[in-house]
Amino acid sequence: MGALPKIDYIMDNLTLEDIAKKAGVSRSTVSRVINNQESVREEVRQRVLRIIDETGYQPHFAARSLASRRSRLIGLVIPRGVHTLFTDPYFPRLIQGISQACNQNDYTLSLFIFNSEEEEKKLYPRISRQGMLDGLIVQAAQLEDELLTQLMERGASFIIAGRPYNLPEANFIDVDNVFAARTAVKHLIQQGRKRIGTITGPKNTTAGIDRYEGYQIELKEHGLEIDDRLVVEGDFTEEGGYTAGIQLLKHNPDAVFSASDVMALGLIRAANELNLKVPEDFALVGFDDLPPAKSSNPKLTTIRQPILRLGIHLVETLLDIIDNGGELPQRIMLDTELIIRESCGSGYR
Amino acid sequence: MGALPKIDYIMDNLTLEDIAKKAGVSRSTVSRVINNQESVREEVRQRVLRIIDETGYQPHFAARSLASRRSRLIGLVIPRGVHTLFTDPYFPRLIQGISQACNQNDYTLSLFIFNSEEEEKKLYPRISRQGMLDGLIVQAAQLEDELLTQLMERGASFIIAGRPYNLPEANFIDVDNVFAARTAVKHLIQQGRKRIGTITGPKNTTAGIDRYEGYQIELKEHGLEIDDRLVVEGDFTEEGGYTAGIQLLKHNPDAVFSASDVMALGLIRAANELNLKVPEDFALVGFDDLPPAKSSNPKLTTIRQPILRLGIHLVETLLDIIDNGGELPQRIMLDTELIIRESCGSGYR
DNA sequence: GTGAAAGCGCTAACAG
DNA sequence: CTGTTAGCGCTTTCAC
Repeated sequence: MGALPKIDYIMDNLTLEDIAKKAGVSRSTVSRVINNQESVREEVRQRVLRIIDETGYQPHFAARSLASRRSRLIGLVIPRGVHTLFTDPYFPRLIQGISQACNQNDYTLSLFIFNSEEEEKKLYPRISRQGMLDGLIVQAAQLEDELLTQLMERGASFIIAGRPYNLPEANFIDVDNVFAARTAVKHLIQQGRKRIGTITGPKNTTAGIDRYEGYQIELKEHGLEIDDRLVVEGDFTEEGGYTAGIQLLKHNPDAVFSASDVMALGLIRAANELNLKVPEDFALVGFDDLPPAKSSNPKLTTIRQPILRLGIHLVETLLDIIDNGGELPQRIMLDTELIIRESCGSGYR
Repeated sequence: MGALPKIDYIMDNLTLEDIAKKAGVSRSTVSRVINNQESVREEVRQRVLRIIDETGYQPHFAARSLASRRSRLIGLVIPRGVHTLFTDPYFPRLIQGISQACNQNDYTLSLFIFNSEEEEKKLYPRISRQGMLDGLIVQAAQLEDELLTQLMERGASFIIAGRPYNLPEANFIDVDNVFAARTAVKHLIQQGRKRIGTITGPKNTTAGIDRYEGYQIELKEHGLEIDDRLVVEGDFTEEGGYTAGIQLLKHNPDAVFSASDVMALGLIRAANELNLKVPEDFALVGFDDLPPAKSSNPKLTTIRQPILRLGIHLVETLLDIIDNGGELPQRIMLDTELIIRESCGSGYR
């Protein structure tokens, strides 16, 4: 009674040869059928397929990789310095997207998390090992990531999730953080807010830099000047948002743009302690629109990043790079969307 | 100036043969050196190692797997029905533990997320493919998981994260949920609470069942009777905790045991809306002790699960099963710890 | 459209 | 202690 394919377990460890014999054809023909090559008589193809189906034959992964020089395995690399891997809901979502796209394309995903410098050293040879991975997705981490430089030099097939710093020839996909931040800040300005502060991301990440830049540009655009006391650096954690919030709220902002929803939650906690109300005392716009955005009180107005799509896009672009060798660097920016809820004080849509 | 191993890029795609030639020995000898076999003269070993180091030679992954029948690849399988993969901080932490242990043991981790029934069908052959994975870690999901039965029948090397339902012969590691829940409830009783409610996990998971069972046992033990209106099923999400909380708080509990911290956060949000104070109006104990436990107001008293250790333990036990074929089933229970903070009203330790 | 044969790069007996 | 020799199971020319 299986929804899962039920197969004849007596016949296990089958090889191409076995299938060929059963079907009365040669190994090559079976191989052609498996690899969907045209040049096989339809009748033969059907016969072979039937036998494969009946026996539950699966080509041997290692043998196939060795002969074809393709593993259909890609790696997701999380460099050290990505400390929020275990607290930021961004990553599970990204992994989900990547995983889905891998499944779709018959690729398998391997995970390489560099928990320490030691592990990075140990793992680097592994990710660049012959015959193991067809390509890599590397999460952008801190500025001047040596890992990325090495991969470039090596001529590896890889793509970066997030804009890398100072690496014009590398492939990457990112959301347009500058534009997104501008949208957030513009919305606050449109609500009539004047003293707009920000909790930034870490200044040694491009996400932190770019969102801060968007904030600055938009304020200038509207002739508002930047009060440095209203700019506090966070680290993309709730705790960091709280700490930054305590700091920031001393200086009476009437609005805050938080570079992530999770930090916005920390800010709200800080506000509660200080008996400040959102959005009455200050309006708030976050960034991400992941589940936490809706479990705050008030619910967050925020910038929605298409993270799932980012994951899918990463895989598909990577596969393209693997297959067609990336001539010109792919530098792709995805759009974001302002989601209006309660925290900005402009009414629930 | 790289911290990463700098190697001679001119010499790429080296084979054993090349190294053998350079070292003036045979392929076998080089192979022996690589595989750390004793029977090589020390001088020769050094010479070979030097050349490997100079050239940056890496054995070809697929070739090695094919010949040795070992891939040093293990899979982490998240069955469908694990909907909280992207909201429950439990999973990132588990993955971190597993990943660390893999690195430690020179294994690589692959991720198989069954996002849908369709994907499960598609991926099942892949995880049971010849020559691909040496073993599997499967997250326990809903009761009567067909996937697990299939893997058992197949004689696959695998271990389950969490107690499976009704599968006496399977290997698994779990925390002792019954005992942990008893500890939580006992603590509430000791604070003098009498109307103790619970937000349970899903009743179709063993984690949900076992924690609920512990709750029941402990109440009975103390001669407190169970009021069904004070038992509400949650789904391990914040939103679910909120909904359950609204429901539960109608019936005036003076304490609540929440089967997860994230649900406890939802409960607190519900309480805030109803103008109830924790721990004044009701005391609260959660479960997990992951970052969210500290970012609530009040901070959560909770049961600490050793999730990182669980991950490491899973890998090490699996590797043992792979190497020594698991004769007798491994059924391992890990200890938990009560962490007292603010939400139970017994003072901050 | 199909088969024979030659590898892919490695491990693992088996000799010596 | 070391080299020779067979494969591991598949893909891929190259003939036919």
